[in-house]
Amino acid sequence: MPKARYENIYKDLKQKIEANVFTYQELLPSENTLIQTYSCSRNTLRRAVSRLVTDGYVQTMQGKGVRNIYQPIAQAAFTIGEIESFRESAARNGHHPLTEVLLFTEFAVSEKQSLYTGFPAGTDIYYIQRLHYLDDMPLILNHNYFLKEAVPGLTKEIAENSIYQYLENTLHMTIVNSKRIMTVEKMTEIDEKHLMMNAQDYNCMAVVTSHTYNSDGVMFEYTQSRHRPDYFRFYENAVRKPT
Amino acid sequence: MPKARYENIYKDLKQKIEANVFTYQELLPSENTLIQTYSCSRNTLRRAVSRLVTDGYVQTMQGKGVRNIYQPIAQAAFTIGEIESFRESAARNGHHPLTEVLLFTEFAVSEKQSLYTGFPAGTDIYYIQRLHYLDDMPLILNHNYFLKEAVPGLTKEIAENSIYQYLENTLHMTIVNSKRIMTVEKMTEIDEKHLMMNAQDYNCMAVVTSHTYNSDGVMFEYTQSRHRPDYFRFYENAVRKPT
DNA sequence: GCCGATTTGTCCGTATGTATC
DNA sequence: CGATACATACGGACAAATCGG
Repeated sequence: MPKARYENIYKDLKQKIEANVFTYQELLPSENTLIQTYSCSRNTLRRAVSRLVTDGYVQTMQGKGVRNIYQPIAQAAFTIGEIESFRESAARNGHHPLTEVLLFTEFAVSEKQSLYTGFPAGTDIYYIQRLHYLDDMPLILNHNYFLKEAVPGLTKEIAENSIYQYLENTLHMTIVNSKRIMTVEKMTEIDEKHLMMNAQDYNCMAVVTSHTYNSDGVMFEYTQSRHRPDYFRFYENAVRKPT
Repeated sequence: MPKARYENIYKDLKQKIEANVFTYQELLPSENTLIQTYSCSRNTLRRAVSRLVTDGYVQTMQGKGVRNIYQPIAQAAFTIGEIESFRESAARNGHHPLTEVLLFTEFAVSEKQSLYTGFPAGTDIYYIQRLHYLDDMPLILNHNYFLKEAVPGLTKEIAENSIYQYLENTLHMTIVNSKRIMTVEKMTEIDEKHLMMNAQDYNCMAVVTSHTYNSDGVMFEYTQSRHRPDYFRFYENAVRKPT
């Protein structure tokens, strides 16, 4: 539940746009009108609108107004730019999620592992392999490395449900940001086995590796997500910034 | 040249962070200090800092301060979240770009094409196939569809250089935002031929399809970029937003 | 082409809330 | 508890772009 006023205004406008209260390409009411509607200050309203811009819902044009450019097609995918757990994105798209824990271990990071995980060699971590199903189809094979110190008490049972829910609700950790790199990699035998694909077909995977930070500034998670290529679909809205 | 003060402050701080004026995990000077440094208002400074947050350069923590979390490794790739031409990103990463125009035609959009391009059937467009080389290696095969009405006077010569430069500098068009979807697709014979890869190796491509809008709100470009998988690398910083 | 009204963009100063130490 | 630091919000001022008369 967001307490900030601009969050509520943002959500209200967003919901109105999604509900086609404004038609595609139509101008929204002017700032002054909306200020009266929500009886808030100009700054607060502008802040809400700027979120809609980064979401790709509207375009602002100086001297003209704010245009609705929302088209529902594109939104129905993994949305990047925000951090969302597997369960959250499944729920958002109306799918049935299931998570199978293939491996749950803990060990100390080796020299070699420290290079790609970013954890210093010797630090204790949980290493978890999980297979994510969507509507009973295995789609994503996840390799999670969690800093043990920052994520105490993690169990296989928690991993079967939502680790993020545990972090946020039980440990009261605040996840702040995540740096991700998307690549395409060769499929391994492990991928093949779990995702039930044969190499005659696709021989690659969409791979998303991420380093995630909490509000204490510690990088507590390194994850490699290996996605079945034919179901992989990432959406983003990019904004041209001044040079 | 950005005229806005917050742009300059943002750039100055960004440059300082990149130059390691602040060490990793170190706190930046407080807002009040920075306000005095730049002799600006609180709002202006906060706006600059918030750009650094979305760039993944810093983390803000209420009650504590602003922490530097910049690590240069990740930044040296295609950066998503912003719109950048091929030449711009090549220059940013210190590479030598070259563009070969394989095909330059114009025609009216068919019913079938209108489904994926988003242009209404019957509209006149330029269809261009271009091969982008980086340091003499063919990496990206681009299929561009430009709305003829919005991009008059496009020639093969312009396409060999920078179309975006033509749009912005000659036509004075303002590119605003771009909705993109990233997928992994099977490699075609055309891909194979131009990117000089054999199917025994990778049989997939990283594909980025984009719909790009200008400041008049018209979707003037549909592009499918087919990237050689072993050189494809997209970077992003995602921020956890309140639910 | 000019002028004034409208609309968004930038900036400032101030007040209050909330988290950290 | 008080001091410090970031978060939210308000109101006002001027600039820049657009549009209609």
